[in-house]
Amino acid sequence: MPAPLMTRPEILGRLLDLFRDNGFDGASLSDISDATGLGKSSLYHHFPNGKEEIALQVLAFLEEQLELALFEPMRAAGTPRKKLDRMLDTIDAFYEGGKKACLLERLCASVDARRFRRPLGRAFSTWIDAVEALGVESGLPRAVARNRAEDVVVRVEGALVVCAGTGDTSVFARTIRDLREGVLAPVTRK
Amino acid sequence: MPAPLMTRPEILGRLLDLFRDNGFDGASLSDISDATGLGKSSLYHHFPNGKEEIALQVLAFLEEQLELALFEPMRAAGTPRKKLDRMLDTIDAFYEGGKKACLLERLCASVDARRFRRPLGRAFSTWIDAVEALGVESGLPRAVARNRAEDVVVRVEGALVVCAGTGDTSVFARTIRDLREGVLAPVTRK
DNA sequence: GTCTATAATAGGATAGAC
DNA sequence: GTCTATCCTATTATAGAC
Repeated sequence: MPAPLMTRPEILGRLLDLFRDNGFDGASLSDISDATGLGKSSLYHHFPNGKEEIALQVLAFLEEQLELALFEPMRAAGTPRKKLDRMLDTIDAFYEGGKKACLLERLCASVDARRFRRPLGRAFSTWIDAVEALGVESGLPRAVARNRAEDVVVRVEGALVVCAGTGDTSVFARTIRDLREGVLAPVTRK
Repeated sequence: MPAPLMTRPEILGRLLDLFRDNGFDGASLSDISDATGLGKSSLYHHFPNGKEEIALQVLAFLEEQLELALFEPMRAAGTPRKKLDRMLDTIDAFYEGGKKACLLERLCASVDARRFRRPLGRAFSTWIDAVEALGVESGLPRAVARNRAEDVVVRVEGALVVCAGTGDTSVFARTIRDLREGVLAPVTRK
């Protein structure tokens, strides 16, 4: 019995799912225990500072995953266009077409959001910066690329909220489609 | 002492603020009691079904307020352009330039979101429909007006999330500015 | 590294007096 | 219509055995 029942990534992955389903305030230690198969004491062994530390480590885990699955590929070789497509595919899959919520948003909406502010701000900024770089790489003026990058994150997060509220994921699908066309489009006279 | 200490709109207004600061899961009955000055028993006098009913009535109150402050003016006389401007001014003020959260989003992100699904879906739909009507009134094809209307709500909600996460309200300000220019713009070849 | 047991507190909700 | 007092449960967290 002493051997770990789950690897650390497995544990954090399950907790990531739990927190984005239930939010921080809505996920109790019992839920966390159930999701991981670990008793409460085991949880305090892994996360001595309790629930807050659990959320912080899940957030750090998400940052790692985003780096690997999203940001690193965006800095690798390939046309900006292909890399944008790949990013949007990954996002679409990660949120299951709008059915799954975003951990960042859920933690922003928690009572103790201030405690998560630093990693939350960092995650949003890194994401925006990565998209901005893509725009610059594809020849857009930096200011335009910046605004469009902010727009990508804004619209993904907003679409998830609206889909959660209406129960209709078509808004998310269309948002992803629009971003595919719009983010790297050449600047035109309006 | 028997006389009501606060009018019903005052009570609901305070609770609206409380819930959008703390979310549903994050606002305890004690918080609710403090925010209204009503003891728990008084709360159960006004809202026999407890916390869930409180949130539902706050949501209904918000729907009323939105109808009065947002949707009705949009159906009244005036150019679509002026009415869009007015709507965005109202939204900007309501969210205090991105500093305040959206009750709809906070309730979407609660554990019992399913219980609020109907009013939440209705609120989002009414909002989108009102903006769509504005687009149609200004001569846009219905499909375009529909997509742009969805975009308005998506981008407002998304900007609030990103601002909450980064602590930087400039994204909200720019989003409002972009919407002012973009929502009713004539369709151009892309 | 995991467990059982338990503490201490906060949560939602109710009874009954005034 | 509001209050004080109370109930029960769930919650976070800890102690100590294995």
